[in-house]
Amino acid sequence: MHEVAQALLAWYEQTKRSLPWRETKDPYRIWVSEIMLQQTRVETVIPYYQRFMQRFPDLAALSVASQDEVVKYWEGLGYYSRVRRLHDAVKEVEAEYGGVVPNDQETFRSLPGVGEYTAGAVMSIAYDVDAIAVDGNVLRVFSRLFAVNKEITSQAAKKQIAAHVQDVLPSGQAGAFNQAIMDLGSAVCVRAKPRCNSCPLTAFCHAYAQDSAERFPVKKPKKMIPTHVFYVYLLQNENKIAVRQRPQEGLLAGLWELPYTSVPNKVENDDFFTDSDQAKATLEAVFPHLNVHAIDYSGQFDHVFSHLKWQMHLFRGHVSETSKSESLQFVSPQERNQLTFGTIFTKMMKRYL
DNA sequence: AAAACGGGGAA
DNA sequence: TTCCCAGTTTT
Repeated sequence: MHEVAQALLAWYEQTKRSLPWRETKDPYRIWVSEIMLQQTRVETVIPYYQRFMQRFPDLAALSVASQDEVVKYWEGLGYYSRVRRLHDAVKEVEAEYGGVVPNDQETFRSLPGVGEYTAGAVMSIAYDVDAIAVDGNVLRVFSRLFAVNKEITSQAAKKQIAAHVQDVLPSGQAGAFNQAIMDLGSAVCVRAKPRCNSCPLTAFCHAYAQDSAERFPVKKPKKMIPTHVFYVYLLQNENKIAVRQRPQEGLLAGLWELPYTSVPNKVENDDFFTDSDQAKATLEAVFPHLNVHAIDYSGQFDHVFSHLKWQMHLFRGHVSETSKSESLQFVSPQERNQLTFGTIFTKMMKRYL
């Protein structure tokens, strides 16, 4: 066994965290955990994972559930395409593989939402397949271990690191090895101020030898993201509020939202955003079937995505309908609770309803 | 190779 | 504020 693997596994044996998905060898449960953990922190995932497993304890239970309900159990986790693909993939396993998660890397990799990383992780952890699983943690740890100077998102860097991981991987213990690197990356070999004094790998670490762990991984400068400004409306009619469903494609696909309208890019001053007359005029233009009694400015809500920013100015008011609309519908509190909203809208409703 | 895709916790 | 996290898919 490679000396790095030996040191890592010894450290892992002593310090490994107890996590819900480490209590099982069930490929389904490990698979779900890996999907939830994509771009999401362990601490955030745990409560979602518990609830999800309580409701969908096995692959069969998830495969027969409605997509709406499955997405509801994902509300607030983000990256909703993850759960739709997982749902599709699980149904495919039921139909094509008799409900048994394939134990072959290539076959499993072909399922929706299963990329190179997830395939390696699930196969190694659930079935002890000798597969590497290179995620953000592994990239960081190994970029330091071998002082990789290439820009970390480049294909060349990933290829080089994958080769190193493959070289170090202990046969028969890939699952423990892969999880050990993740634990090391999240607890010791962290992005800023890595705790090298408590690292089991300093003897082998090229970055540590140069006292330059924080220089790795090498990243390129980031670019600005655009800001979109909107008026949002919390409109009440009797005890109901106006909501609408987003398109099935694109950002927050298929989720529900409060109606909102675009604010022109060029405005003279910030007061424009809080101007009830402007907002009311825009509302009546976009929804001519609404009789708007009055609306009041109720504050600014910002939401940052990875690639764009929303600046939303909320207006609350009472309206009545002169006719039905296709795009807009009024729902009771009970109906509203069944729907899945993006987090920014949930925050608005939580504050004012 | 770059962009799209959510949300939140840490520094 | 900024960063980026147990990534995948599409462009």
